[in-house]
Amino acid sequence: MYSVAIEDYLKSLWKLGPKDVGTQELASYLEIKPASVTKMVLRLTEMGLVDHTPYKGASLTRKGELEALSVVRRHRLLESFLSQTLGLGRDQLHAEAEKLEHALSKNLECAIAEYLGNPTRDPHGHPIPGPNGELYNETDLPLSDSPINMALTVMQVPDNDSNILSWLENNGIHPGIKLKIISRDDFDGGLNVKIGDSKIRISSSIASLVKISFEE
Amino acid sequence: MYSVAIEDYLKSLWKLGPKDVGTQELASYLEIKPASVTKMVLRLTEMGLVDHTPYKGASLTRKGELEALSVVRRHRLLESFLSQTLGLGRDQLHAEAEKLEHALSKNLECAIAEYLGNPTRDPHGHPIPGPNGELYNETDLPLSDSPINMALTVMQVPDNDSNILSWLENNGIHPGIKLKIISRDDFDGGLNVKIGDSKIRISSSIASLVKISFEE
DNA sequence: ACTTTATATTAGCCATGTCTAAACATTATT
DNA sequence: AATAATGTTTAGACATGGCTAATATAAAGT
Repeated sequence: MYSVAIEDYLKSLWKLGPKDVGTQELASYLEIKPASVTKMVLRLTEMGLVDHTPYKGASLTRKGELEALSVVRRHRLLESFLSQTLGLGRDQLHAEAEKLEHALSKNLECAIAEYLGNPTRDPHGHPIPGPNGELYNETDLPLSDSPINMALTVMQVPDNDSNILSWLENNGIHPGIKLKIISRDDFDGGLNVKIGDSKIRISSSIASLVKISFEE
Repeated sequence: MYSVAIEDYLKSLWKLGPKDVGTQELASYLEIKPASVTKMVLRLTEMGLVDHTPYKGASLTRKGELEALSVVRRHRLLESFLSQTLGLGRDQLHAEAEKLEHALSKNLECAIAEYLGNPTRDPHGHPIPGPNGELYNETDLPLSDSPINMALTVMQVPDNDSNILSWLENNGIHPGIKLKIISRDDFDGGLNVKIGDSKIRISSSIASLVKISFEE
């Protein structure tokens, strides 16, 4: 069993990867100081969880990746479970799962997965890794890069920023919803989007966090 | 927010209290060495959570008691929630709740309490403290001390020993069940008990962990 | 009262995981 | 190519929460 701190490092490296992640980038993501990161990265390297090239960056070994995927699985199963049972809003799920994920036994993980019918997506549409780290649903594309005037289905919204999530929710954007890009502002990449009968504008920074597919 | 270690100390003192708890007793309950306990008890005293008389023992202050009750509330709500949603066996609940209780936010605690209809007992029949530390259901009596030949209702079974729990479960003893003491062995305090149509023998050590009421 | 025994405490060590300040590499600028 | 700016690492401090070994106290037996 790895510590909470270690699980957080691995999960962060997974989210920021698979490229080499710099000390500063990791530090600001984890909200700790770079010097602390360097120290921990050395320990993780020692443990065979991370490959580290001094002054260049760190990335997960296969062993570290599997551990990260296990944390992500627990996180996303918990989000699904809390959403389904308690009906928590999509904007509250992340913070709760963030704490519980480190305290979830294998047993409970299995029981929850079974209860939910072994889902492959969480309430934000993010893929839930399988019990052995398998990943599916990797083909969704950022809304920001999608073609104009095609029927698109929203597949994923971000999970970690409850402000953005509330905004999206208030504008009717969540997994499963259908929309169409009317036009793209050449200057700033903002999108004019049609959802049902209403038209809204989505900034490019938000559009890059929403993922869609062409199917269905 | 108190650390996991501190929450465990407070909860243990609550369970072993309200008497002054000796260093050794607390140490063996927490499965750590007495010297470590002394050190931590000093810190807890410093924080105003515990009263400590050197060479005598430690007990919770009101502040410490409220914090302990909060941990116990989270624990028992979690047991209830996991039992209700996932149908976990009574013998698995304790270990899972033991880990999750430290990661449960106030928000989630409220959501779970609401979901469950603000229960006052967990699946073992133990009272669930209210959100401000209120305790009810304090009138149940140990089966070991109960009178012979009266209709008794089992109200509480222990939560922390899955062997005992399985044994009780296999013999049909759980909260809500009705039984009658046929006779008490004067020598070792063992009980001959009638449950429905069957008769079983319950050792005095186990009988002291089962609580009953005369009602209903 | 004195000594043994059981229990508590102190002193000091260690790992974990954070921090600040200082030294060191790398990259970009002139 | 030399220097400035940026990013990284090292060195050393600190809090937390364990440990062992040595010491102190209280309780019990003689």
